[in-house]
Amino acid sequence: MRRYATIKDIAKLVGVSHTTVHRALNDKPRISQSTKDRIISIARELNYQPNVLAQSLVLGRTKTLGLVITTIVNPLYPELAKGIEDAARFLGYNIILCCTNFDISLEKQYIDMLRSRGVDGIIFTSAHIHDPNITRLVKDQFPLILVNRRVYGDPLMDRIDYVVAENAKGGFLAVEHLIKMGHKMIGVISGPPDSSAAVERLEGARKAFIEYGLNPAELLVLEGDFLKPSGYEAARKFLSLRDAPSAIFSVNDYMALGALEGILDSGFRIPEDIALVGFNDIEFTSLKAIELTTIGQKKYEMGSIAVHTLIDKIEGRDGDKVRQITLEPELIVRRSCGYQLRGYTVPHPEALLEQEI
Amino acid sequence: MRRYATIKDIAKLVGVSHTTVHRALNDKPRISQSTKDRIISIARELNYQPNVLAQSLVLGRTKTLGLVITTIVNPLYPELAKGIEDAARFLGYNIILCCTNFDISLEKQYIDMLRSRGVDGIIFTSAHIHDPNITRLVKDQFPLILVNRRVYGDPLMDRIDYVVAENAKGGFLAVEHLIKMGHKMIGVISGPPDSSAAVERLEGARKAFIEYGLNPAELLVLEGDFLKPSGYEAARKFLSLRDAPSAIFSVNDYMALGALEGILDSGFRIPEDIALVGFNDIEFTSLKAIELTTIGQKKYEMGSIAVHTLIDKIEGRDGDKVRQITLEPELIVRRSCGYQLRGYTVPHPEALLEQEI
DNA sequence: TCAGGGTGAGTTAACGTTAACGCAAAGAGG
DNA sequence: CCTCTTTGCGTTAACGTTAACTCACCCTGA
Repeated sequence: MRRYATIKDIAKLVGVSHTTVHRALNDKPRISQSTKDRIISIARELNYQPNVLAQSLVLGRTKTLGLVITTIVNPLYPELAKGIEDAARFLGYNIILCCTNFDISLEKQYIDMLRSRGVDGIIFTSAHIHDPNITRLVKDQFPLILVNRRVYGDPLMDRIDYVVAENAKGGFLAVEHLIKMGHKMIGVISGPPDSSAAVERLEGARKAFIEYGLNPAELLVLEGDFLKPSGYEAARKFLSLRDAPSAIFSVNDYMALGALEGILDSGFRIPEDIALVGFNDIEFTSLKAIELTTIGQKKYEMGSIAVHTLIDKIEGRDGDKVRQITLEPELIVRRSCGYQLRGYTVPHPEALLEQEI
Repeated sequence: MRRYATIKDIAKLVGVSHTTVHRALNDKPRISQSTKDRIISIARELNYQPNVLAQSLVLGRTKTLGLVITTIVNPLYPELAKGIEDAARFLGYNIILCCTNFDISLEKQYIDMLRSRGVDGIIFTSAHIHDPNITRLVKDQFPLILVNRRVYGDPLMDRIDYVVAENAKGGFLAVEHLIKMGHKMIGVISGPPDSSAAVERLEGARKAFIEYGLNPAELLVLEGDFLKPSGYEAARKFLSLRDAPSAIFSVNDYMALGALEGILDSGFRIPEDIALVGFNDIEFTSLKAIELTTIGQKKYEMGSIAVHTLIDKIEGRDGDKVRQITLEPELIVRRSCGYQLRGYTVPHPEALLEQEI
């Protein structure tokens, strides 16, 4: 493989020192216009591209970010990743993709690898509520930002940047909506208890139960793992109960789509027999064939904000200011909750359906 | 940010030269066991991680691959990316994610960036049929592999590795299936004419038309861009024709889901009024609410094979052997084609639905 | 006893870039 | 005319690693 020309190659050709070439190509002072022109034209001829590795080594920065996610097959992450990738490119950064498959030891391996590769910062969408890996990084003052996740109980937790939706409110909105439509038996498909998103959404659901005078002990909860099959299993379990719920809230859409499958396989109709609400508003939930009522969050924006915030920190803007950003979730009413069966009128449906990115 | 300890730090602490540290940490000969033990224990204490940048600079390899895709929001790509990421991790490589948004000049920018970052090879899922960027790389003997795409008419085309499904056969199977169920007016939503996948699938569709004695001039074709909205638009256009087709074949599932939407919005039912067939078997097409008949290809495997093939080449196995791998597509019959309405029996439905990864 | 080889190191250069420093020549200012 | 500054370079070291080379010492065997 033919390698790129280096500044030394150019220097030899032009008959100057490599420093002079460096000055010419980087608009540094202390070089005459004529030498500069000669160098630039030769460089162009040779299709010179700076060796970013060497630059990184000497400058101590790589203009690269790590993106740590659980699994790219959950459609939430491509949508987030798009916001992240676009913003990173805009700011001149690259992304190294790391999928942990929910394995915290793999997460650690990835972190070690990213650090030894000298990435300037890491974006985590996979953080656990208690995450020793994150704690370690924060202690080392390594630039990072959490997306769609928070960390609790860590003595350093108020020093950790994050961008999240107000998950508790989202959970509240989802279950409030179901209660308002007359449901009293509601099943919640929750997520892994080490995920703040899962915990907070469930908490919001509980809060709605209490606020509307229902007994939170009667809120049925089955734990899923954020993946589709677990939604399927949970739905089937709910529907095999003697006192089966009449509505199901899944704390993410991916499981909700599994639940949808499970409900149909159990011989029930949506929404006539069972109402279903999800969370995330992933793209396919809006399909006419699906029409899943869900909680929307601004995913593209979350990704974009995360990158901008992280890079501000990396490049020393904002100083030590901690940035903990919470975005508003919104209820997106579609067919699966059965609002149309109950004479429920959607307030400003257009406004609700519209989602800027 | 506290930086990692280097071999020189360790050398100073132990009182040896940095070369000795290198020998200790890399199992090189010419070092005594006792020195080795001392060094290793100190290294562990300091949580030593080698600086991969420095290694890459001197070794001339980065153990990093570029992954160039059009847009991660097309669900085909996360499924491919999973196969790629898993295989890369297994082989000790990392992935830099690049989304070109179908922009060939952005593709070029990404390539330049990847090369100046010293990636060892690039995986393209975004190659155009005539792609000067690819030609350039091949001329430079830069390791690359195309996935789900081929390049034509390039004098170097038989030197370019690729992994694809036999797209023409897939297109043939899709349309043959529709013809067998009695459809004579078939609309095809094709893709960008600079994508080999789109061209070959359309070609396969034409071949089926001819082989079954239909007039290929009567095959209705509308060009989409592989994205959902274009599928929607195409379907609506088809259905507004005086001689509207009774079946639609979309050359990818993402557009097919748009078409599904368009068909329903036009007031038609699937499959009673319109049969629909897609291509790719992306995860959500199997949902009970969708049940899209489609052409399956082994996406995870494609990604995995691509990585193994590319790395074989990078690491000098296989020598100069060109690897052009074609996988079998398969017809996956589901509800949307209306087979159940026509008394069509699916041969070995279990075998068809099962897909190993 | 001494050549030959193995052992356990250290020294040095290299990868390609950036940057601190040095230095001669030209120009400016009194 | 002499000093002082500016201009236009070159030299050198550094980033952290790998690897080629060197070298002293000890052991072996004839």
